[in-house]
Amino acid sequence: MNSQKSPQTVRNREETRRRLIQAVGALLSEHGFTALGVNAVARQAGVDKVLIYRYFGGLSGLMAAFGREGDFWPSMDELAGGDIEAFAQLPLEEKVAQFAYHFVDAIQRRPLTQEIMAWEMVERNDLTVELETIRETMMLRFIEMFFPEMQPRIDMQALSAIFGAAISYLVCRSRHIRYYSGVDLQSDAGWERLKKAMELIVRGIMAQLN
Amino acid sequence: MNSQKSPQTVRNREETRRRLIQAVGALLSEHGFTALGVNAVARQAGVDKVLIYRYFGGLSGLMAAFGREGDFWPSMDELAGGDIEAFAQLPLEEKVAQFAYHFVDAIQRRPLTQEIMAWEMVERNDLTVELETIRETMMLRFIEMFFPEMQPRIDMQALSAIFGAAISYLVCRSRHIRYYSGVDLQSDAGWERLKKAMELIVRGIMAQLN
DNA sequence: TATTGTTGTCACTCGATAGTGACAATAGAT
DNA sequence: ATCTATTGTCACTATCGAGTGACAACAATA
Repeated sequence: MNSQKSPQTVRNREETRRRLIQAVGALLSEHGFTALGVNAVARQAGVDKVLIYRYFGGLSGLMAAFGREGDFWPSMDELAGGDIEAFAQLPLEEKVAQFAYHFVDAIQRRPLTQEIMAWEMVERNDLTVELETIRETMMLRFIEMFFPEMQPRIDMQALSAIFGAAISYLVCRSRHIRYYSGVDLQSDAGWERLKKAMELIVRGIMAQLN
Repeated sequence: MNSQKSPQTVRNREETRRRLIQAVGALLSEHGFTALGVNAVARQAGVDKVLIYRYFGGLSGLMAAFGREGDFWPSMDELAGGDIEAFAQLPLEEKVAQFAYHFVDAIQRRPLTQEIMAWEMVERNDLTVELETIRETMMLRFIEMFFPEMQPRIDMQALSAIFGAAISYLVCRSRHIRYYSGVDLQSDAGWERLKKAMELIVRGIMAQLN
């Protein structure tokens, strides 16, 4: 449960800072944000808690630092499936569907992000604000880059808000419940159903473009 | 901040139970579930905390009791817009759209439900389980009742999972952030955009039925 | 080697929490 | 009026959290 504090071999400010930042990530993914506190982080890092105040000005500053270092949001590249060039060539319908799929995978692959997204539901703090900012700019840039032609006719922002919200919610919920509206969120089969439904939606929207 | 404890005028077990249950609701909607504890609830109810143990066996039991009394999920009737008969007569497309709208309104009208939904993201307890159960049966019954004819051709469960998830997420998030994917979640205009997008989706799906 | 600023440890205060045992006040019966 | 079970109050323990001040260990200088 508690990591014994292997007393610092060397005295090194940077190393200690890193250990603290890393401890935040470890605690978050192992025990969730409710377990996050000055004492717990220090214990996990094997370091005295006073150093959190000295080096980061408190837990809040430490979380901000953690936020700056993390990889808890997919890049444009990842959302495009790895090859932006190729993605740009896809037909519109395919682009939207691929985007949704990659988004599902990206979130499912990041338990830490799921945890922070759960946190976002509860309060705002330096970490959630960081995630908010990254996400917001990323989403808008993505839309602007790949779906400019649709913008006047279709409200891509609202559409991707709905998709993003649905996916975020369902992935997050899948951590604690199994069935939502009769769909098994903890099985691949369930997610296949959801993907099929998303495809259906995308096809329907595209049909209205003509 | 703290409600002074107006010392019990009458000694009455039932009355005290009610005060405690009510205090849970008050605390939840005013300060969120993080503020919920034996001490806080007792203080809010103006009653000694030992009575929570005596009458409910602990906070968990009290929350279960609270869950049983609450009106934190819309009824079939409410989701149908008040008149189930009339709703059943609507064309398919209209039914789905109306359902989504009513769902948005129903959730927005229930801050307590929003709070519990946020809680659901974080942990399972007697209260969130209660809400889960109600929701799950309600959603399935609703689909079964009003969209039986679509079932084989279109996965209504998956579709309503997506709609329900998106709406739940966006309403919950609107409590702490303003913009999501460029949409203003705290303005009527923003929600109009979202409703329009949902309409678009519904129309597109229906078009594929023919 | 002696000095000085940095890095880290320790021990403490203060406040809040969950849970419990002893006791006082009261209602409803006899 | 008296007794008794119920209802409610109070005081207490034990535990945990954030935050702070004093001090020890150390590294890099002079």
